[in-house]
Amino acid sequence: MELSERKKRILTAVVEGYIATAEPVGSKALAQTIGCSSATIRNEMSELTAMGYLEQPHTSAGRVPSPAGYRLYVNELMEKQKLSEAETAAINEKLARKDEQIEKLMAEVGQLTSSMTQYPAYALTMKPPVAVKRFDFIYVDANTFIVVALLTDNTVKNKLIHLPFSVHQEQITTLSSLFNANFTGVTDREITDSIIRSTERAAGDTYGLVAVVASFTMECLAAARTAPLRVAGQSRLLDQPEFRDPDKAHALMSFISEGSHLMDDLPPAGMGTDGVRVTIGPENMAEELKDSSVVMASYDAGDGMRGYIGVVGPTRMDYSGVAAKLSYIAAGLSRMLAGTDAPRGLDNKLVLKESGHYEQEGREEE
Amino acid sequence: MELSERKKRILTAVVEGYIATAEPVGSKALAQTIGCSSATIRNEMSELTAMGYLEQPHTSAGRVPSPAGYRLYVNELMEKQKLSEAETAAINEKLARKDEQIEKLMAEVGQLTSSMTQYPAYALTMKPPVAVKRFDFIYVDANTFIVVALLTDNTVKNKLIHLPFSVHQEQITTLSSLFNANFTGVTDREITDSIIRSTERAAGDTYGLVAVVASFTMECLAAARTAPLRVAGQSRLLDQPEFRDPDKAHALMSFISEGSHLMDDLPPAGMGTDGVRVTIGPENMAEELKDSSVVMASYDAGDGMRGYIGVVGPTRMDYSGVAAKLSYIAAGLSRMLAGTDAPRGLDNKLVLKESGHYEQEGREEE
DNA sequence: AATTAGCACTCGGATAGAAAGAGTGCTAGC
DNA sequence: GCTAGCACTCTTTCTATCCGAGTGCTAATT
Repeated sequence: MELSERKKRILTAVVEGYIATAEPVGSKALAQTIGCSSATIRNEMSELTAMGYLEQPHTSAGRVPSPAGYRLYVNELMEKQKLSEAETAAINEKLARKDEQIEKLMAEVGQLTSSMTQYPAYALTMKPPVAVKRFDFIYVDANTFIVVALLTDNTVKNKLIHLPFSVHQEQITTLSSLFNANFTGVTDREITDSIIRSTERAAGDTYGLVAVVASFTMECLAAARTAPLRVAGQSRLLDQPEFRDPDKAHALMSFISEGSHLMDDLPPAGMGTDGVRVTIGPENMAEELKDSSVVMASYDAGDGMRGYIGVVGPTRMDYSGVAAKLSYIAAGLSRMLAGTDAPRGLDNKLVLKESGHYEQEGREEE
Repeated sequence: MELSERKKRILTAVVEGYIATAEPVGSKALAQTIGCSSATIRNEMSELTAMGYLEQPHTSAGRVPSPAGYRLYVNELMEKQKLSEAETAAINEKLARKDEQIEKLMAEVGQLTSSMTQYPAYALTMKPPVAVKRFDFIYVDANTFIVVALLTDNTVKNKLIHLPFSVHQEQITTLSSLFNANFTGVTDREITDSIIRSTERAAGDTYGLVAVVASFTMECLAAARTAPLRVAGQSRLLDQPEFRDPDKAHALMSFISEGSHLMDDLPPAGMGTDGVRVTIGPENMAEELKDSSVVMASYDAGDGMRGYIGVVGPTRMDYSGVAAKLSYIAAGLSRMLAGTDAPRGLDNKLVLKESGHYEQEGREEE
């Protein structure tokens, strides 16, 4: 059922009022804003309550949005908020350094997101399965060599291997060609014991050298797949009135820093390729998040990787502002990381301001 | 001035009572424990108060230890606590996996420390300046090569370099010998512009290749020196009654997660080579820590590196238990990391239990 | 001289009751 | 269909009071 225009305005006002003050919103306060008397508002509000969009903490308090109310607000009512000059400038400046390691970059993106939104933030990158493109073995001395593996995602892993016995340069070279023949182009799941054993036979390896290098390889591949999750600004949770109760805060904070659980909720629910997804209170799978909301945005991290940034906060969250900021940061990251080389700087600033949309309108606008 | 035996017992009882209950300790409660009447205790307590070892939150509350009282307790009165079988077993099990990357190991040590002590914990490793031992350049294709640098601390760093122009295998080889000649054995501070420029001339490099690799080198060396600091279990702070006030908790938590500041306090104040250091309330330099205490232990991380683990908590902290646990974990780490190869497992368990000392009695007991 | 018992005093924390205030729902009139 | 008015509900806040734990002091006891 479609709501009347006035109901929409009232619902919007309640949501935004509650977001701003964290106090239930009464009819009197809205009378001027809406432009009719408080009694009318009361009638409308009681209908909205019956429809399930508003709730009353107790008989004589103002109204508070229900999860359904937030959902409606997010889906239809919310103003697509624009960022101020100052905000876009701050984000651009922070993102301006392309040459960081991806690890460090993620840590900084988490902090940036958290400081822009004033909520705890997380950032992670999901990588597709990778394989080794090529191996190189560097002979250091009779007891030492280095394995260097170039992965399909163009990262390089290495390991210094120290042996309790000596090897010749030639043995290393043999090993190198065997590994390049047998262990390239396969994902970690495809490395079986039988491959390892046959390689061992081919190398005439009696010392378990092959096994050591093979396990290093598998480690690399596994590590490259698992996303390192960064969490920043957890303690900002304590700024929110709903987490003045240390027990609540504690529960959510330790859930957040666990990290791994957060990820469980992420991939399944779809979101537009570059959109923003909002999960409100009970919509969250995890029990610990039933009273909280999660806003997340995804970005293209290049090389087929997809990255996610998000924030966690009370259901009474500034969805509009947060969504705008996340979207902008995500867009910036996409530009930065997906542009194969020589990124065009962060001139998507203009694009975003024109579209003024928290859902980035695809990247063909470049 | 030396305190009478009974005063010591009273002070000890007050400190331990307050640690246990977080409530001021009154004279009546101590009467049985000490074995004389409450009036006597009151007399003694008022003297201890005059001496500055105890404080009264208000006229008619029990006594609470002052920082000086804690200090005396830590220095002289504290029972050197032994760990239970279960605790040593838990620690040993966690530490049993030597083959982790040092990065991950540190993260886990932080979590272990935090979960054993129930306070937020941090872990870091201080490295001495390092240099590059040798460079290897791996030619991948006309536009790509990999630089591999073996550092003096036996870690290996690498970087994939993608060029907007093509190079020949031979150019890479030349580059390799130049770098091995000019950039090995020097710390990051010793790499000057003039060295870079002379290398550039020698290489006939017009594309800034040398500069790219040189800056990579400096990054590696700098990164190897700066200690990555890990913080774990921040939210446990909220378990402590003194941090029920979210504002206080927030202030301290964000200070802790900043991390960098924590380090400032560390190295100067000496501690026994393998000892435990306790810094109580106002003894801390940082303003944010004036109401908190820090207990830290250091360990030998091998290769001349020194590591630190520590916990942060209220001044009312279980110093004895925390010190014992930190010391045990630190000793375990020393064994594990400093033993050049084939660590002896964690059989120092026995040593520690025999000495029963929170300060590890040197390592010559091995 | 040290210890103990007794007692008056102090101060914070808990409890209960009253008052205030905000907001609702309903009814009647415009 | 909107608004004004009013009685009612329920929370929050304030205040006054009480209670008790603990102190400091004095006098008696060992």
